[in-house]
Amino acid sequence: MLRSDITVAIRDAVMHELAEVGYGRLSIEAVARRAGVGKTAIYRRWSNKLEMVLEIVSDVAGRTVPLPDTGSFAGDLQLIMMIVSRALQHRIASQIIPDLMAEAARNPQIAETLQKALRTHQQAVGEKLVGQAVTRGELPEGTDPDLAVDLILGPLYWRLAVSRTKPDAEYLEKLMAAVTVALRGSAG
Amino acid sequence: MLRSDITVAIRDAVMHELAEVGYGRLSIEAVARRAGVGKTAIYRRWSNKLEMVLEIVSDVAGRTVPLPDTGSFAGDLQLIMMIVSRALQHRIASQIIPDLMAEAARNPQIAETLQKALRTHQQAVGEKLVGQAVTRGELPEGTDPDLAVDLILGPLYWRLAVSRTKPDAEYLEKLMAAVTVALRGSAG
DNA sequence: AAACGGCGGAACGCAACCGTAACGTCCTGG
DNA sequence: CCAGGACGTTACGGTTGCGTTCCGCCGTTT
Repeated sequence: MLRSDITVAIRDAVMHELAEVGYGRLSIEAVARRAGVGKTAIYRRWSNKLEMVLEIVSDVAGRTVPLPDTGSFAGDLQLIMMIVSRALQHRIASQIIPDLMAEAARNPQIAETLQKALRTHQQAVGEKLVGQAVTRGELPEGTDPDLAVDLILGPLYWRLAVSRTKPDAEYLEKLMAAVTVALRGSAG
Repeated sequence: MLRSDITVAIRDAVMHELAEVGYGRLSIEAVARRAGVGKTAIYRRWSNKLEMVLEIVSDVAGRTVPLPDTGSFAGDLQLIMMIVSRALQHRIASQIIPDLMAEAARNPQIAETLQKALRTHQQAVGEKLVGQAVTRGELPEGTDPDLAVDLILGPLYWRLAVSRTKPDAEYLEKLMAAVTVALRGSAG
């Protein structure tokens, strides 16, 4: 019944508004203004700000990134780092993600949604990545998948989302080498 | 002339308010209420919200953490990781830091202040840490201090501020080992 | 004793926002 | 051609916050 073009416009407006002012200052009015619709159109679809944002964000985040399976650990690693650094350099994502992370620290509902949207998936990626590599003999048995994920995502996230400096190709190579060596050598 | 006990009360209130609602929803009125002072007392000290927050935060952050100098790379590393994980587990800090990080993405003034407060200092730590280790022969020459910092802070920050799971002693040991191996083996 | 100045408190005009209720419009089916 | 329903838009009262101004209080300085 609800006109889908309007729903799309609202979803779009929420993402952009979220990026510009953050969750804390997100207002329904501003969303409506930007989407070119009335506030009622929004309230007919969601009952409040939190519900609206959570539904929209988890929908976007839920479009699962495919699990890595390039045939070699180095390839998988490179692929993951490419995808993550792409994602974290995306203008909108790079503002929304840290913002919601911060918000999650004080809103359990947001925290839970983000956990579902991000952590669950990343855990799966970590386990698959490490599992495959162990099977192939590229990593020692007993390698901790969680540690692997932290070692891969941590530095990237730190650099891209916190220091906000662009990593060049050389840096990425160094990081890849470091992570590889770290995982190969620390579990034995 | 300004009563210092009142200034302290305001500073304290700002930090707590910042942790509870974030920068986006921080209101002068709430700060005054919490501090038990009149708004006038605040406006007499700072001319607006941004200036107030920046001054207070950078003051707190500016209390420089001492540079590591325990005599061995392993010791320095452990010390740094202890300090950082302590800091990031602090109730107030763990909420304020991600919040301001996110805010910095859209407010250049905040970004600049945080850069000064955090990045400059961390760079110094990284250079000292790596420099000492290289001199001692614990790390190969040409080790990238920036990469080292990213490898150390990234995973810790990711785990503590993003995934929000407490790292146990075992995890920290693994991480230390991984970082050590990574830096030792990847620059050659 | 008198002047000074920071203090809390109250109120101001202004702006933004919330959530709702009344309104007008468009589409559909009879 | 019209009735009915679902829609988006407009208008509204109420709240919150900003930054400012004025007031009376009180401790300090001169």
